[in-house]
Amino acid sequence: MRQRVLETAQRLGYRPHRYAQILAKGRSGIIGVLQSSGILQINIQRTHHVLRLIRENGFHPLVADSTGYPAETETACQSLIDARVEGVLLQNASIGPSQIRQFQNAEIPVVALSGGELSHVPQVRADVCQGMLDLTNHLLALGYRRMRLLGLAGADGSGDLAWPTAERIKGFRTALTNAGLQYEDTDVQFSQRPADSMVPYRSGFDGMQRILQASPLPEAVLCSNDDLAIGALCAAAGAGRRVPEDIAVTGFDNSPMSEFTMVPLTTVMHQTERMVRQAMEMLMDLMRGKEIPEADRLVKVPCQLVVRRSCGANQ
Amino acid sequence: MRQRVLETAQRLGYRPHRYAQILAKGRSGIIGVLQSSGILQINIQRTHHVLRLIRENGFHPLVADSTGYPAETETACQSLIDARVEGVLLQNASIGPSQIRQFQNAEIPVVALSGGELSHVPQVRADVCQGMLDLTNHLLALGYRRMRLLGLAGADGSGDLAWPTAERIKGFRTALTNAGLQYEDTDVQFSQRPADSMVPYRSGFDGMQRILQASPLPEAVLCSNDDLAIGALCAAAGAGRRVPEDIAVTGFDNSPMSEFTMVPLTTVMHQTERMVRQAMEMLMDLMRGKEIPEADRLVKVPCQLVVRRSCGANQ
DNA sequence: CTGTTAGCGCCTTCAT
DNA sequence: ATGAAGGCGCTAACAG
Repeated sequence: MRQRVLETAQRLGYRPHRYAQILAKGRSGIIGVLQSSGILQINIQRTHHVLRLIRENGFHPLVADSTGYPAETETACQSLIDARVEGVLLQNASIGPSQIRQFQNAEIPVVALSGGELSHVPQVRADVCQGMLDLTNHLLALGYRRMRLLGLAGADGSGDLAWPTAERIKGFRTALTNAGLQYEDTDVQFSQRPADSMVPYRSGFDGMQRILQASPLPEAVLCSNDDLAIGALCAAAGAGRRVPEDIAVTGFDNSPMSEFTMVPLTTVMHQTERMVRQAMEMLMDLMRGKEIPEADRLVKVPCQLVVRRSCGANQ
Repeated sequence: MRQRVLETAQRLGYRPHRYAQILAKGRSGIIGVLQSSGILQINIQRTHHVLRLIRENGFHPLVADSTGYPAETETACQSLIDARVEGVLLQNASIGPSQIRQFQNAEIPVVALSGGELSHVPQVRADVCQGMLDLTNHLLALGYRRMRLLGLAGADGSGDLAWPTAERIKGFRTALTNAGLQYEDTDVQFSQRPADSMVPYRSGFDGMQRILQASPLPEAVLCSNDDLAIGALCAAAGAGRRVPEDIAVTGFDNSPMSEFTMVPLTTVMHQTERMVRQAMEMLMDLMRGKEIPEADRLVKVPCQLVVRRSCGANQ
């Protein structure tokens, strides 16, 4: 009997009504992904992995993306809550305290992957501080001394930095200090956040143009990400400076493009898959009601140096 | 009374249960987006516009992405059907006849935006044939004669080309013919589709390397998209050839990166927003039960030439 | 204008 | 094993 019903259902191409199931069961089987929209390759790759892993865990992904404007973030979070997601993964996105509270009230666990600083939200991020430290040490070993870090200014222009930039600065300066070098505030050049998140290169271009006006010229410019570095390379070329002969340039993220830039970029690789996997595990644990001990709420996954030509090694 | 209820609901932060609404109303208010995953900037931008427009029309977007493998495409379509979407926008994705039938059976209208050839599905695409023709004419006017088109081979290696490539070849050859030039089959160099959709540059790199072995060297290489062109620029640099002095290179798509490449790329711009808007209108019409007259089922939106330095003009 | 009721399609529980 | 019933939260149709 049961057999016959199932066969007939099969034959008629019957598919259960997911929303009726959700209504009856009280759970949606959906995991939300809140993503900051943009074109940074590393983010696209990470989201790709996130979606795959969500499916592998037997859930349906639902992505909401926000450009980072508070109103839009609010809408995106609300849409996830309305969609009855059972958990949320912040992919390089940050949310405010009010949104965090909303998720808490709805008893929806949240885990952050990369992205800015977030209190009360377990987070997995690349150890960019260590990555930048390794990179700086590498440049020091190559003999560079006068270095400049090129990073993005804070979102609101208020001067407070996004975590990722702050961590990079920390790694950079620690390496300089360890080497017995002095650093000044001016060793960091801030570039304005791109007006259009689809064109991040312009920021690197502008920032590099300003750096190139300095005299003496820095010997090496460390960019906060590969996309900035691409803009920086372009600015250097426009100013008639050769990389790395006249000035070394490095990136960060090891995005697919970084191998095919004007000069192949020396950069720092994230262990993307490992990070995503770890974040998913945390989220699944939370969804099963497990508590995450305080000590494990911030996981830092090491980065690895990728040496190519733009730093002047490997010529 | 009604007032008081609404106020209280507001105060308690009540939100209606979307799935119960869907169940009761019989319509989901969701529009599905089937997208071929990948990192091509033009696609990311287009999807961005698509999502925005879906929301502006009062619907919720749901994206399903597929790497193009038949099994995955099948799953993606099924998930859209299960999600009770009221319409589907194919964004640079193609589906087989069996999937088309599934959508028809479920009475879900489908409109394609860009992407490959699709029978029985209304489509909006950039007029890449005209774009390539304009580009080729531009190069002819600059004096180039020995030109080579670098495109991607068909997905299955069976030799049949994806529409976009075929259209580019058509425009290219038409321009040559109009100029009274002969062309041979060897004027087109096919490069293998990237194994990893996240690294499209390699294909351009490999293809260009093969082109650079020819003697005499072509005077200009027209790449099927900007990402191929980036790989091609890299290969040219690696072989010690200057662009555009030794060999001109052009792209296609006017992706954000194209302005910041080794040499700013001469390329062809799509009218993305207009295309997306038109596709959405078609879909909304279909969802309202309107028929699309045969003549309007394939909309070609003109492309515009963007001249930068890689073609040897604007030096 | 307010109040009531019968589903929407499924799952769960309980009874046979 | 199979069958029957109640309810998930909402909407639409209808009654007062």
